Amino acid sequence: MKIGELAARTGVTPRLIRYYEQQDLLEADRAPNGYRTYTEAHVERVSRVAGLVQAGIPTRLVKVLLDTEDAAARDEPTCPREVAEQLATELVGVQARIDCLTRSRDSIRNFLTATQHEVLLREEREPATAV
Amino acid sequence: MKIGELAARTGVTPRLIRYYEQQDLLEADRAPNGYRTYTEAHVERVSRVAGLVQAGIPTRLVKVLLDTEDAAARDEPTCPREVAEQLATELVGVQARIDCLTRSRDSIRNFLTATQHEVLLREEREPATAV
DNA sequence: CTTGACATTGACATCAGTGTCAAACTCTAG
DNA sequence: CTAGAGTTTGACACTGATGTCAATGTCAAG
Repeated sequence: MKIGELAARTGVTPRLIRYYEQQDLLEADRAPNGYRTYTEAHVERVSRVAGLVQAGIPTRLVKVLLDTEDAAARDEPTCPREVAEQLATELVGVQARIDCLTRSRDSIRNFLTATQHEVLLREEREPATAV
Repeated sequence: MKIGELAARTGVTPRLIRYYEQQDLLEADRAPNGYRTYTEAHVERVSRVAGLVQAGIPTRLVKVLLDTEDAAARDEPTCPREVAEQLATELVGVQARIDCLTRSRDSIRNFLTATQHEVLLREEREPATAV
């Protein structure tokens, strides 16, 4: 598929897809005419990248994270102690973010519940309730 | 306490503390000499703000989130349907971030485990292992 | 009183993430 | 062949979060 379709399916603008590629977070084959071509796998990849970036992970780190996943997926035990330590450090940061966000999430939930708006909480699971 | 001490205790630079105040995420009393003065409560507050901002929540939203918590803490049922809906929407976004980060966290953990570096995972719980 | 550490405000600078626009190319449909 | 939609690269611009610097004020210690 071409970039337009990928954009449509991921909700990420073509502009950003190219940007992510430029940041080495993505690779794309080229059709003979020069157009970027993508596979199904890219849909997942792009969503993932966008999600992490949105979650405040700088692209530099996103790369490390995804590279880690890729390596794991390919069963590569390529992991010098040094890299492992860096990952462990990142892990702490990621966990801190999760904790912080989790607290906020719970606050919102509690608040909504306390103000008799539990109804709205259903939208969490069922995305499209006639928006 | 003054801004320098607050900065030291939260690990957030004075520059940013002032910035957050400017963004209405913080309030500070002023000493007769004009210096900002803070209480213990501010330590928590600043850490929280910094954490959320770091987690990719724009300051504008951080304000909404913390205001919500404050309102809840003071038992104010000030919650017009409209606001509740906005919160519910934010909730979805926050949850998405949590999910995305959680996946990355698990990936890192699994990878470290798979490469015999479980040892490093302890650092998650015991922060200071002689850094 | 002087010095040095810390505060204040405000301006300027930087970096990352995005939007937007332009000029040129490709392809499909009519 | 032509028109229109989608693509390419590249440039410029903006916003948000931060760093840094400058000029000035406050205060505690010597």
